[in-house]
Amino acid sequence: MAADNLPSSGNADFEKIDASFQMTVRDHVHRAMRSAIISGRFAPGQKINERHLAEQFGVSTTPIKEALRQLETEGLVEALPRRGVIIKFSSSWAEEMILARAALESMIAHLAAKRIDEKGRLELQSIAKHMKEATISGDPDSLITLNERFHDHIHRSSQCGYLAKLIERQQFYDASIRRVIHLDPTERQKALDEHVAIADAIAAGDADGAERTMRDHVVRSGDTYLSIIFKKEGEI
Amino acid sequence: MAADNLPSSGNADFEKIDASFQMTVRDHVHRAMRSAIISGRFAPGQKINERHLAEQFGVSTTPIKEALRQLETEGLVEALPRRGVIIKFSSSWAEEMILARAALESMIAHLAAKRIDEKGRLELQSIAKHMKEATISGDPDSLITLNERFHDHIHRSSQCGYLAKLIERQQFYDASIRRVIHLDPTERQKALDEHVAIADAIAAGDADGAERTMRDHVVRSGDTYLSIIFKKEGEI
DNA sequence: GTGTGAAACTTGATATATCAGATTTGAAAT
DNA sequence: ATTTCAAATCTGATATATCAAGTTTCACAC
Repeated sequence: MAADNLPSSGNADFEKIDASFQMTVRDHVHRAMRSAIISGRFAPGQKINERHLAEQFGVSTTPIKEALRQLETEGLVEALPRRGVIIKFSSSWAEEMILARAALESMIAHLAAKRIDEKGRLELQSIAKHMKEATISGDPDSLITLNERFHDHIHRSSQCGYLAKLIERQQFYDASIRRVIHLDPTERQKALDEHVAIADAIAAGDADGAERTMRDHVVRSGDTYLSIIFKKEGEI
Repeated sequence: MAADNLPSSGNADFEKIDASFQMTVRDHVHRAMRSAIISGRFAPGQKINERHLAEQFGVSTTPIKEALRQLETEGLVEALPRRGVIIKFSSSWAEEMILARAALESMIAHLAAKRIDEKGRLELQSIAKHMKEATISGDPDSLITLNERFHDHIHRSSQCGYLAKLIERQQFYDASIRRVIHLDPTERQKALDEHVAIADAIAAGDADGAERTMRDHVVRSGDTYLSIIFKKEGEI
């Protein structure tokens, strides 16, 4: 309803527009290269030629160089001064990315348990409830979406911008692989149990419990991805 | 002109690049900018102009853009497509960098305790012994060097290349600040006790103990840095 | 066959030019 | 005074050119 307050200062609080809507060439190259690297389309140690890449993408070398700088900082390629960049990704690299994500995601879960408010608690439990339903019906697309919402919600509840951003960079698989995972009923059930345990711990304000369950979840599910992508078991 | 104090705002004036210096220009710019940002010579949210920066450094915009890409991936600046980059560093960002380092460094300590060999054990204890001596004599430069060797050694013992690299990017202070810290005898003693506890846990193969003591150490010493740099206490 | 080294070639690093989206400006309209 | 809107301007994004370090080639001497 129209409040009694002074005119202006509209009270329909909109979220900021996501500026990352707009696609730049360097972003496209960055994403494409990242995806290619983590799906193993480059051999570890393989040299990358800037001019060839630019030709393949049909662009100049400028955005290529920028994308390579991003990949370098992410740790997916290594730049040897005046010699070019080489691919720096293998199963052991992926294992460490899991560990990094486990460490960071459990830290953020710890903080979320401390900082979540009543509204957030309800929302979290609601997501968990929907997860139960989707697990039973077995809809993989729903599960993928819910899984994203679940972790995003925890990130927001922790009020940690930097950590959330850092975690995003520790993903070494993309949507297509996730779908495969969620097709397995056993895996679905495990993931659900873990998600419920995490949600309960966070909602109960049990920071240590949230930390522990989140860490176990990330490591275990990460190992599942590892074994599928690299056809072998990972270990902590 | 230039502000000497740490977390103030305003512009940072850089010396022109020494052309005879060998390192690549982008690397120089990256380091200089990183150092400028984490020592507060830019205000949070401040816009960065590529051309102005290029002029200050006396170089073209190409290496500037590359350095900015690196800073962006590190999370120290944010790039708004076609609008430029803004500084993304504040005390809260620094707090989160501590948490990230605590999470990662404790994970690596955990692994080091599991993977360290006899030679590594002896070397670790040797470093700890030297630390005791340097703490007593109170030589700050020695302590800084030893501190670096200590953590480096743990990183190597963990056999984790990716994690070690990731940790390096979570430092938000540089050598000059460290010196200040090590001048305080109380701080020196605390750091020593923690280092000894970490070394003992790792040498004993106590992974959980190593993890816990490392985490406590990083958080506590990080808070000390926070309080000095931002003149206020940090909290977990 | 092995080693040397200079020329030819490759390619990353840097500089400069061009393009296009974003912001500012200012005059006209209300 | 406020709004509108298009021209002027700024500036990031991209393309192209140039430079110099690194690599390869190959004739030549041993």
